[in-house]
Amino acid sequence: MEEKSATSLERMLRVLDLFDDEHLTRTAEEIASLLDVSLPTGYRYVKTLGDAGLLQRAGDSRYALGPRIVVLDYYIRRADPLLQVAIPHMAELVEKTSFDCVTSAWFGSQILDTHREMGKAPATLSYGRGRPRPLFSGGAPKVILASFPPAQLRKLFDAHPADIARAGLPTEWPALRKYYAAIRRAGCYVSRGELEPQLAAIAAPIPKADGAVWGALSVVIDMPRIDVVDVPRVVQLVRQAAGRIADELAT
Amino acid sequence: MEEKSATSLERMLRVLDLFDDEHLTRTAEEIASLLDVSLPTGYRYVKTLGDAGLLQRAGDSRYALGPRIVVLDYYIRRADPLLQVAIPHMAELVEKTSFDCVTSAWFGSQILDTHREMGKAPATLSYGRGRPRPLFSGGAPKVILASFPPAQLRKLFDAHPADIARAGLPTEWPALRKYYAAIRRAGCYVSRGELEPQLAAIAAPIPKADGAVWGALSVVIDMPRIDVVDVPRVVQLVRQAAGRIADELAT
DNA sequence: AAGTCTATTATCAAAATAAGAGAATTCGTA
DNA sequence: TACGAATTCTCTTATTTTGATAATAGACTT
Repeated sequence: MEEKSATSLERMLRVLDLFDDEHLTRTAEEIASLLDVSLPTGYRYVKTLGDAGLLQRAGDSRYALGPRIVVLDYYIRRADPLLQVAIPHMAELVEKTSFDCVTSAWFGSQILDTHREMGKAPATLSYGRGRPRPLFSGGAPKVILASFPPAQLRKLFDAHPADIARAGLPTEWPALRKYYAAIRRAGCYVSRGELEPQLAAIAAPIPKADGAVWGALSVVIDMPRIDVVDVPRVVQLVRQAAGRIADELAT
Repeated sequence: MEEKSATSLERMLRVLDLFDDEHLTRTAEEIASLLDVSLPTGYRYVKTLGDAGLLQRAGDSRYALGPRIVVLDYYIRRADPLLQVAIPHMAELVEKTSFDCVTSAWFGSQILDTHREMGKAPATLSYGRGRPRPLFSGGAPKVILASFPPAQLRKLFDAHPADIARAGLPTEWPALRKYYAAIRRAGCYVSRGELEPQLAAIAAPIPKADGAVWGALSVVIDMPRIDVVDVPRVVQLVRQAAGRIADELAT
């Protein structure tokens, strides 16, 4: 049941796992001890990753994620066809609704927000591109998973039983399948307080020709305000925008 | 004069260097051949980096930069104190001037834009966070380098003679030093068509208490329009915003 | 449905080198 | 100037990585 002995390449890359919201910087000593390698090896990793720009010194004797990551993300954005066409439409949608607008997409085994076009509210860095998101709650993940062929959905069902239960979804496969099928048929999903109690979201898929999706387009609404919002109208706007993005991507 | 034999750790990380604007995806074969390793090793690298999320499959038999990078950049943004406080001020500056507003900062050995707050013009992904920038031309790099202590500037002078000459800067050390000293004294820099012929920029430093800077704040103006802009007035606005950001960072 | 071609992974022995222990050095600073 | 902490160096051994080759797995043809 032990993690099997990793290659040194894997072990070195695991250094990157040690950084997150709560651990913006780390010392070489921490790294060595957390990876269970000797101190000189910890320094070797830090140096190698630093030379590659993936890490940088951050005062004291601490190390932080490095500038290379910022540049690489720039290339990823430029390579992303969805972003290329979606952003103007998102700006338009923000204009019309005044709500924040978000694109999300599926990456291998997770869903990430890829862009957030802000409405009037003051920008907060707690949201935005790259924010990790749960797979089973919230509007965007639901319309994305709803687009999966049954086999792919089944894999997720088998792999994440606990998360599915925690999200309050059906724990039996046939029921879960029906649940997502309904979302697919509806062509949109309205979530109220799922991800965070004070937020609602209206999400629609951005479909590809072959039945798969590019991702999801959603608007985020403060819970208090949703009672005074014409939800069907906003649903329509989101679906229209998603449709226009899809059309443009198809050409 | 050859690059000396690298460790395998370094060699593997060099895979990431193979991706840029012109090379959004690569095949395992390309990677192996460019790094001068055997094909199985190429696949090994791709697999290891893929497992770490740094690479992902991109159809066919091609590989692209992976989602992990997006998430890591999210953590970097959250860890960046300059961004935390600057963004609202940037939005305000955009409001007042209608021009795009950019923050840039120094990272180890390069200058990167860290945020771009867009004015009315349609968003283009050719600009924005993470865009690599030349060290010696443009407003932001100049006010940042102008803040360096002589010793640090001297190092750059010695390391990049060709770039300095190409940028049309003084090729003698005393003259170069004076050039930057003047910018430092002025407290801002107006560049016209330096980086791209059709763009001008007005940049001001965001100073720290100790004489160093957090980075630069600049607005970007279309060359045609700069003739009808009240430049001293915009300079004042940029400097004021930079000052407010600095004050807030100091608390 | 069998067959061909390409992409990818497995096998395995030889060669390369990563890692640990401890010493040496540099660095920040008292 | 000196002290302590941080970081790099030295060197040897054991471990790994690597390349050559073979084996598999798909995708596509006919």
